[in-house]
Amino acid sequence: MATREYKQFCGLARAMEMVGERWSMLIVRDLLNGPRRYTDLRKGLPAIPTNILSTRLKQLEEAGLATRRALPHPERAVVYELTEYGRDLEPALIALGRWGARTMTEPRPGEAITAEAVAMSFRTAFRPEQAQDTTVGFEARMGAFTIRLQITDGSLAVGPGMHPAPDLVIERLSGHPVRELMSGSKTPADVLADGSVRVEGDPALLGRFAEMFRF
Amino acid sequence: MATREYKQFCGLARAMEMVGERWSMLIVRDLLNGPRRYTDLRKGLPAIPTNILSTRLKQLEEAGLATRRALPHPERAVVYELTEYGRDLEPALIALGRWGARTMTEPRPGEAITAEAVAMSFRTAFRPEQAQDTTVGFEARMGAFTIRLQITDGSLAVGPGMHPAPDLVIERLSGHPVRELMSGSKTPADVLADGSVRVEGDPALLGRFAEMFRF
DNA sequence: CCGAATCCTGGTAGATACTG
DNA sequence: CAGTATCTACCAGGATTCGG
Repeated sequence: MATREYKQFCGLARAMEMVGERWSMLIVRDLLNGPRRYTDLRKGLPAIPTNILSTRLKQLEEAGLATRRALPHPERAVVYELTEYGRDLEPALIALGRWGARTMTEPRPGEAITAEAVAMSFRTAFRPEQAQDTTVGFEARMGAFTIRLQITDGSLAVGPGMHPAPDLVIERLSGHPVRELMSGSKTPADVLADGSVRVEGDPALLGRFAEMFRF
Repeated sequence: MATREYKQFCGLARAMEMVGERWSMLIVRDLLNGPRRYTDLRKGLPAIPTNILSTRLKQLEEAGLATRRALPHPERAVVYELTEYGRDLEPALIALGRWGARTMTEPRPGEAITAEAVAMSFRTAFRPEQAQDTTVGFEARMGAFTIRLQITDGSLAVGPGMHPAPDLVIERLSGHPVRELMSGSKTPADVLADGSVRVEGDPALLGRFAEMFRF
């Protein structure tokens, strides 16, 4: 395949040769949430041309970042899954995402908000030092989709979908309460008072949420 | 300029729109070492086409990552310099570089080793937790170029060029002793014994060096 | 010499249609 | 569902040229 090379002996150059092409890192981002099928990936990346998606998946497989696996019989589907090497990109993607989030106030016209992008934003906003020794589960219901957040002994697991046994359910009623909490533009008391959010569980946990997820 | 967009409300997508094009991150990497002129950048990126370099510099300027500045009179030169926003990319570049360095054993045929790439590799290999409260200066002479490393109270400053008052000078005589020290394939005693390195200063500091810089 | 702009070519991405 | 195929448009690579 001989992807274009930078002709430099440099770790950054090597990284960019492997995942520097358009869309590659976003595909890895989506796969960080677990194995995904081709059509799941298409859904999470509404603007990607299908030929580019298949090309990138082949390249990721070839580079050892992902594997392609056919599910056993009744499912009759193909799933793509990150290897450990691919998962090791997570810190770099978080660092990039955190940097990019600084100029991100409102969605631009035509921009999609995908579950995977939101999951990523929870990852980038997570403050491990605020979550020391904490174990708590959240379920964030944000209109079209729901995200599950589990913090176990201070380490975070995120994914799209419902939480099996949340300590707190955070349900968006109007506006963007979760984004406002995370950016610090509103306090937990604000969003509870103005009716933009409804919680199930101990409302005090919303304060812990705001401490642990902050840009 | 409307660089191609990913149409997703996601920090990572925003980051890739700003610095995801070919060569952009490597230019930022080189500018991390301080203001550089157009020709300095060309030297540090031997394979970059000149039109791409000027296009990228304009884009970086437009995106607010870098500034273009004409030096006052006698110099009659233009320098490019990162803004604070641009410098904030450093952690992300380090994370990417660290990931990319894992598959980097030997230079591939035709690959250049530039001073900026080596400076970057010291940044990625640096272990702040090993350098707590340490203040020490190194000068690494690696054949064609020399790198200055200053650790002050545990924080690292790197750059090409000589160190004004090094506590230890590490001079390469043969092979790749510094790379071997950092990868752990040789110990300080090894490289001192096999004659691949010569030091000026307290040889015990080579042990500290190997502790603080390790992949 | 420095700092580009220009031109041409070829490769990669985008859009959409189509298929096992 | 999971991709190919095809066509177009754009971007990168390489060489040359140009103005200060």
